[in-house]
Amino acid sequence: MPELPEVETVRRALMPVLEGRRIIRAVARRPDLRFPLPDGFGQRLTGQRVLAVRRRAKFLLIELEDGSVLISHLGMSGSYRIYPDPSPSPEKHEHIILRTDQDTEVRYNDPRRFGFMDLIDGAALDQYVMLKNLGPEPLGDGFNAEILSARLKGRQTPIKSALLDQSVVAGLGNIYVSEALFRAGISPKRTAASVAGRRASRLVPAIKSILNEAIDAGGASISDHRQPTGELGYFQHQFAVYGRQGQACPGCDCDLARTRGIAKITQAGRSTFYCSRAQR
DNA sequence: CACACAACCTGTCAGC
DNA sequence: TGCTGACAGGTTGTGT
Repeated sequence: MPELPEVETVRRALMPVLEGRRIIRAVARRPDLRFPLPDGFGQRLTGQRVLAVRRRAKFLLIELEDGSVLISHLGMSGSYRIYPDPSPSPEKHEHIILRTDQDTEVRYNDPRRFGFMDLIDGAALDQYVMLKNLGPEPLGDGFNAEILSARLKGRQTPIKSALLDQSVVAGLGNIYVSEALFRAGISPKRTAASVAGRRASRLVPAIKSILNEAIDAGGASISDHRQPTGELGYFQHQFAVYGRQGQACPGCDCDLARTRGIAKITQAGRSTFYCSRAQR
């Protein structure tokens, strides 16, 4: 689930629960996620007031009153749940529990443990290894056709792979790359270099609109993923190509008896979905 | 430098 | 019903 729209949905759900609140107890129920948790993780969080819940690309940044920042990445299977008091006993994969001074619990659940958390000095945030090479925020003013073109120029990798590269643009994942390329009418097989220029000016608004619509829908709930409030995200119902191999793409007059409809291919080890007729 | 691929770990689902 | 293998939203590290 967690690409930019899903992380943004999480941020918006956590904001009213955490901002301005004090963490009265923080517990790590295991010593590691993808990486070991920092020393004294629970103690360093306990007693601190949360100043803000921010997002950079797919990273949640929870700013604390002592100037440190809790960095949280959801990996493939991470999710947050909010429990009002009294909260039930923790489930198997609820690894991190934050209890606030309103007796609300915020729990991080991550079966695969590809996600991670870290606690660092806010002054060092820009140099943090996982953040320092990120490209522009796709929804920011700094992301436009000129910027994207410059980053695609000369690259022979397929545009699909280039858009997954977080140093090109930060926040897209496997689902929204396929969706954005479909909306822009661009083949995922095309080289990144060949998209620089005119095609990039079609791609940028496609990326922005897809992401905005997904955020408005509360993200996409793939399989068992939910918003922290427990609600399902609805954007999955609006996928044009992702997971729809063999079907006709929206607005396409393909005769499925004669064509194979939406194709599923593998690029750089990841699934790509596209329509060879609507995308060139 | 640019790119492809394996690895990290667990759950789910299709097929037998 | 149970087993096996393939596959899944991401990112890093290694090898070519």
